Amino acid sequence: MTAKEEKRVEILNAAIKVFSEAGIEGATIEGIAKEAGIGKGTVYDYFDSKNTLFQEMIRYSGQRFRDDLVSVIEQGDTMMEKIRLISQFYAKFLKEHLDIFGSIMTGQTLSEDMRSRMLKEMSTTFKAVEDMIQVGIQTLELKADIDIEIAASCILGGVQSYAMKKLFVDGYNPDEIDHEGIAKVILTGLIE
Amino acid sequence: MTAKEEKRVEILNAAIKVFSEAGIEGATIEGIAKEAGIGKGTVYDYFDSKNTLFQEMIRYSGQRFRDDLVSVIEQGDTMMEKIRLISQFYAKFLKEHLDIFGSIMTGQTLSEDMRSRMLKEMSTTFKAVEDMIQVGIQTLELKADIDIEIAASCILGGVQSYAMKKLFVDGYNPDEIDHEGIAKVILTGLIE
Amino acid sequence: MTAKEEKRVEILNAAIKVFSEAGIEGATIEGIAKEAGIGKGTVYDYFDSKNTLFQEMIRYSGQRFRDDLVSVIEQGDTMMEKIRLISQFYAKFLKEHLDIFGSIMTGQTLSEDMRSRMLKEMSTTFKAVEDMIQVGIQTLELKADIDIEIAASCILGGVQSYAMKKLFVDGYNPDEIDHEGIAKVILTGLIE
Amino acid sequence: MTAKEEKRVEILNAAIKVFSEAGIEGATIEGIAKEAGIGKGTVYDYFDSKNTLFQEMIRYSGQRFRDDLVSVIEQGDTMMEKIRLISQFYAKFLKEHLDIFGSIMTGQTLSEDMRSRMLKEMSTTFKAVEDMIQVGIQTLELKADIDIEIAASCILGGVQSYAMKKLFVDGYNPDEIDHEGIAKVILTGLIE
DNA sequence: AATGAATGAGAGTTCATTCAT
DNA sequence: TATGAATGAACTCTCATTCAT
Repeated sequence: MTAKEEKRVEILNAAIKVFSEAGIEGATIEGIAKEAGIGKGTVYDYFDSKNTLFQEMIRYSGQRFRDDLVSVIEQGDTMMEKIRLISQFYAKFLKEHLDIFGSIMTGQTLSEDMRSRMLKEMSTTFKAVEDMIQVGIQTLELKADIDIEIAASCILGGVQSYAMKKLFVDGYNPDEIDHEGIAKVILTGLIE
Repeated sequence: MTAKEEKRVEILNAAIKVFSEAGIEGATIEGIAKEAGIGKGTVYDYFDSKNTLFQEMIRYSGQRFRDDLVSVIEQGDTMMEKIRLISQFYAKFLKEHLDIFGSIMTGQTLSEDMRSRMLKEMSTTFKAVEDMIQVGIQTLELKADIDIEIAASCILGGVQSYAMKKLFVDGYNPDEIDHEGIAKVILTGLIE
Repeated sequence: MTAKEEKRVEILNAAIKVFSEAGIEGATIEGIAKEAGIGKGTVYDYFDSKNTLFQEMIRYSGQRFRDDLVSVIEQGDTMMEKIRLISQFYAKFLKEHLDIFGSIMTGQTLSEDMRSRMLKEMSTTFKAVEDMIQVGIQTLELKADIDIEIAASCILGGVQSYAMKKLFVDGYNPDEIDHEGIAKVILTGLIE
Repeated sequence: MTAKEEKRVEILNAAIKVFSEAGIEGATIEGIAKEAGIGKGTVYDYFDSKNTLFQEMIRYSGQRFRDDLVSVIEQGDTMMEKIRLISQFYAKFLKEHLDIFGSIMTGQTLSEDMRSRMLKEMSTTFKAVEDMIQVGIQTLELKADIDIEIAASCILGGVQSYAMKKLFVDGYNPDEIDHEGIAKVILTGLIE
């Protein structure tokens, strides 16, 4: 990685921190620059505008999220374990990057253009879970006739929703959450 | 309802519309006032500040969402039907109020104070689904040993995640979504 | 004139003063606002942008210049007197509004759009002098076969050039200039 | 000319081009450096500041203008021809360097200091035409009792004003202008 | 000698908020 | 009570200038 690329990444990491803490509108270029330990104008040598920086930050952040998610999925042997690990991963990520995550998931943004970029980001994450499910069907771990999109929604939506409830409403820490429990219910359903 | 309360509600409805369309930062007091057909200064006779208005709007909006959700749940006879109706309701609401919903769900906001208010709002919605589950357990429709919070997360998270995928990534309309399919998977799980 | 129009004119007059003293780029909105005795934001209630304000100021200024020029021309009985009065008027105006005048005359500006607006302004001033010449031809004061545009150029160019030389290079006051002399030469030419 | 002087001139020529095209405020040091094919910092090895560069450019430009004007005047045999050539030269120069010319003629600038420098520049150009007139008087081509300054003003002001009208208001090309016509009127005047 | 990455003062602009009417 | 003209703090962004390489 060149020096220029390194500084770019430094700014992106500063942007993740500041956008996460202050929200989209609360974040200022000056604040991001200070966090990165550079001057205000320097940010503009690397990114055209605040909007551009936000977009690139979302892309970068989404990519890291997705890559980590894929690694996490690979670490599990059974579906049960995989979903438990996804829950764990989500909870940890949410705790650290609530706003960014919210942005990615909901398309909460300034412009129509940015919204579509973020939804594209979101859909590639979705894809990683769909791949996992496909494998589960091939190994006969999962029902053969299941709709893959619906299954992915249940997994991602379930773990996310549970993690948010425990973390932000009940004030739990990520490791106090019953990841095994949510995984089990997703797999076995609510009825006998 | 007094004349004063009526105008208050008019402003809140205008705020829902403008915040939904323009986002939190894009919305202006002037725009909300115009939408409500009143002068800019009048908004300040009813709400202390933009932040206050946003908070009250979230509270009001969340209350309406919750009330409607409860009605919807009551309309279903079986669990299957109830969850299908929830999915239908979510999709319609999401389509109309993406930004507001995003705000409620993720706490995407300006200040820590507003975040906690919105999460409280969210948790009361959660409660409505938990009540539904409790009834399901008592009528033996659902597993007796199920964790109520986990079950509620699966339902809300599952339908939300699926609706968002189909609506905003695939560009479906609310009534083109397979509400029956998502309900069935949530109830029966992913494995045999 | 309504109160709103009055304030608009106050801002325009402040703009003439500040743009004249500081030049186009030296002038600041804050400076103009201070000169007009109002807040910075108020300027934007009357003009969309600095560019718009500059354009409107040029139009307003040009109009006043032209109207005054027409009055001045009417005050003279003979061509000789008319041109002498034009010279007088030019010198006085130049002394007070060098930059504005320069802007109008040369199209010195930021954008192509503004340049064309100013040239249009300039050409209407030209028209006033052409009308004067037409009358002179009809009254047989001037040569019948003279090109009107060329004649107008000689008058306006001659008095302007002479006034600038005496005022800004030699440091004369407007009333120390030989207005009679320049008028006579323009009328009788350089050769016998 | 040393290598250092050569590069200085290269920068000045780049400055003429960029200032002419972009205007005083639109021009950037970076743009001038790029035009000269050098780095931004190098400009500062040859000129102290943007203001200094602008001043030096005006001086250099004025000098070239004056030198060319003198050559042009020398090419004409009669007064008539000389003025016709001046008109031709002016029109061509105006077409190519409107902004620079505007700056020189009107003193449109940033500071009082720069204004006086430019007016001094302008006055030396004036001098070249005055010399021409003096010669005309000695050769009896021109009236003996004519005021030299006034005569120079009529020539320079007349051709400039006419050229600007035809070029920028009517959209003519330099060679479509009636240079002969303007010269004749300047020489013979408006009356019989 | 030449560079361009880095800087930060300062500009235009927006808009939540106030207050005289 | 209702208004919108007026305000100015705070923002994004530009670019002349510096200086380590």
